[in-house]
Amino acid sequence: MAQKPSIPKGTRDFSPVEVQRRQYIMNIIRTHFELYGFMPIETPSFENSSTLMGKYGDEGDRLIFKVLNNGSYLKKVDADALTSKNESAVTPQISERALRYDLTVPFARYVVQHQNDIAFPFKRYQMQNVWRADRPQKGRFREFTQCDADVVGSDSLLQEVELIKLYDAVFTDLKLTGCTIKINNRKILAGIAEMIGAQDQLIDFTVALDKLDKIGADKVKQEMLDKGITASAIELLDPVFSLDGDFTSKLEVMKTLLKDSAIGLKGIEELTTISNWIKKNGLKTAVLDLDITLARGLNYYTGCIFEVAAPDGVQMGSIGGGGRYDDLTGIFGLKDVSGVGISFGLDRIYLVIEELNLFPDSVRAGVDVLFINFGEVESEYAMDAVFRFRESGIKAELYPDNSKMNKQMKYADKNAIPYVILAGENEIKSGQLTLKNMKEGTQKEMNIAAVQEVLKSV
RNA sequence: GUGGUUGUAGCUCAGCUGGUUAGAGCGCCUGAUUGUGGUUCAGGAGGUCGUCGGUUCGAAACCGAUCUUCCACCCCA
Repeated sequence: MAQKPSIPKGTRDFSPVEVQRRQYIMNIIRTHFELYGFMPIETPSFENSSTLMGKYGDEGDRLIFKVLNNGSYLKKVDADALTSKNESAVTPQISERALRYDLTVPFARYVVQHQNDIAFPFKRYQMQNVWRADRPQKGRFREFTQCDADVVGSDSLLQEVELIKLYDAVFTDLKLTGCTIKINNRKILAGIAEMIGAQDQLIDFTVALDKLDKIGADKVKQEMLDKGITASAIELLDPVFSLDGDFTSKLEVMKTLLKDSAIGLKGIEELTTISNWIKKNGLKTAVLDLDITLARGLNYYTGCIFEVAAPDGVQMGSIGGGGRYDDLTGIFGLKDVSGVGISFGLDRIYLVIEELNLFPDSVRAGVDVLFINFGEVESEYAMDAVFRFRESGIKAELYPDNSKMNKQMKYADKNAIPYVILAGENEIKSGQLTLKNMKEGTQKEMNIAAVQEVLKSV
């Protein structure tokens, strides 16, 4: 080992059990996506920079991985920009492509490009990797997987209702009970900003408000003051800071507060409609909660916004998020197409399930049964059974070499193979198999049909 | 991007204010055990101390740079 190999910061290898568990989660998500009528698409790992840049705010632009041009990429660069180390001028000249930052913007690009082939409303799901040049932390990686479901071409609030039900269905199926689906509406935020005369500072205002449960009301007020929002305006916000109670009563308070804001009332109305639908249909294990401080940074959202918090007691950022964007395709030239979607953060969901020990035992790599190799003649006898087992869907293999029994048994043990079959001289004579249960340590000689019965239920 | 933190055997970590040949547990390999793993016992292999440079008679230890880990900001799944 001359030099230890390594992988880039914020990336990971996935070993067999981890891949198996990731697939377990993805299969559940995919099943529900399809139950709800979403159809799969895939888009390229990298896009033209112009497609991605400017869609996620300044912060987002900084976190986009740029792909260096091929060939003599320095030839065309403006010499002055280069010598003065002006990165923002040089970057577009040496990089015309960038790695996907999320799945929503590429999807908007896809919709515009394929608009003539799409029957609207179009429901698509997509489970692919995205990349962010962020500094890694717990649950934060530079390469991670998002599982998105979006609908474009429908203004109906029924879509929001469906997406909330979809979150609930998936988390229930994953045994991840007690997740909180936080909901808010950008129109309400806009209404509040309007009410306090800070419409022009909507972003600053929401970013500060978003930190309420983290840094407290006093610090939030201070941050708003620093951003130039007046003290008298901030005073009007007191009912927001002290908002409490259930969904409906919170809505009532906000309704009174926003009585003079048309856009604010529109937001209230939307949330009321959604809340009534959810009340009617119920949620299995998740809780829907109105969180007026929920802002979400992605600035293309215009209506409802969602964020999913892991069950209480688990330290983890949001495990899902989404919202409605009335005009995302507009920047690519397709007007008046509203979209709404949600995202599942596979990697964070994995970490939460792992922490809570909720992966079923049945999720494991490797075969159900291993045949011990006793030699050439015995191998022929064993392989006959191996092929028969595989035909009936039982994962089986014969240890490839006639190694010591000790080594073969250890192999089964290490790989958590639940059953081992001994088929040697004795068994060939009787035409039977000896089936050993590795967990119990018990074994029994029986015929092949009986063995098959036992193994089918593994 | 800002501030802090971490790196010693495959893994988890000891290693004193700088001083011979760098340790432990677990894992791994071999044997006790040629039809029985997870227990036990005996033996064994495995380390340019993240990397590069500096200070010193002497560096795993001190200094600098760099990479990496984790954490807090920022932002987010």
